[in-house]
Amino acid sequence: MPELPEVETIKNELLPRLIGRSFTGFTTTWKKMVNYSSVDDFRTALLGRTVTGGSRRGKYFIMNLNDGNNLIAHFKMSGSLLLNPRPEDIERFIRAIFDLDNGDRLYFRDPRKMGRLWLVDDPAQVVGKLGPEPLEPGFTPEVLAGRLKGRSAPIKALLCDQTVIAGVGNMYADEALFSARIHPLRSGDSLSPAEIKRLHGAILQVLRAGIKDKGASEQDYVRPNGDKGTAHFSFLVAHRRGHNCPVCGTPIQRIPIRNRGSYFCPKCQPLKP
DNA sequence: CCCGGAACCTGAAGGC
DNA sequence: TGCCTTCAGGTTCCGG
Repeated sequence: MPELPEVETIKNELLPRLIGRSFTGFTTTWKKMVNYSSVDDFRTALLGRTVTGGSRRGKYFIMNLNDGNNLIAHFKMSGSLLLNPRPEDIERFIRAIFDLDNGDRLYFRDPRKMGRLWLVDDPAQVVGKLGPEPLEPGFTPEVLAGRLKGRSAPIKALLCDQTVIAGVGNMYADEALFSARIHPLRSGDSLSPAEIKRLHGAILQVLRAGIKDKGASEQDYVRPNGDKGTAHFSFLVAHRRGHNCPVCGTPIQRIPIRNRGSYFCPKCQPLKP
């Protein structure tokens, strides 16, 4: 489930291999993944263009092209980009293939068919509504407080809302809330300044740890070379069904919030202080 | 605008 | 063995 650390890893490991390359072919077996007038138009607009740079915004991977356009990918739950993959990694679920001018091939693998591609002149057409980047210097506890002010929704839902803060998803939201000792059902505007400061620090800590470990391969996510990330081995509550809290030993609880599994420790993260 | 729930997707895993 | 249910969840859409 690629969230900020996973997409950051994909960007870091792929861009050096893509910059200076131009596209010589594009095929897809799942037309709905191409957000464009048609697959043929998309291919025509892409072929011959050279990658000049790129970046990550939230969970989106942006590749700049030499004609001023931008190729943007979103991996949703199960997507990954594989460069010159091992044959056993592409036996199933390949939804698109990019051919590059040096003979390299980039495969978009996506079992659940939810990943998407865009080709736009202004990235804001795709990422324009995203909230602040949590790892940039401008993201302070005060900024977080401002984003939560007046919001009655559960803090867990707000952390996963990309217009509130960009890049945090279900796994890292659970980890950050555990680290900050905040119950996921607490309403956003009920958090004290001290709790918001703890939460701010926890978000930075869990995202940085995730990047250091090249992302979490709890499920389908793999790095562009096919290797798995290791961040999930450090998770304290996320997905840890049947485990006990590493701090107090209380069984980890799971409740659905917005139809997403939320894992937390009911003792360390009390609903009522 | 805000909130919550459904829909899109399909494979893995567990129960019976 | 095989059928059924649950779980995985990022984003968009829709009704209240």
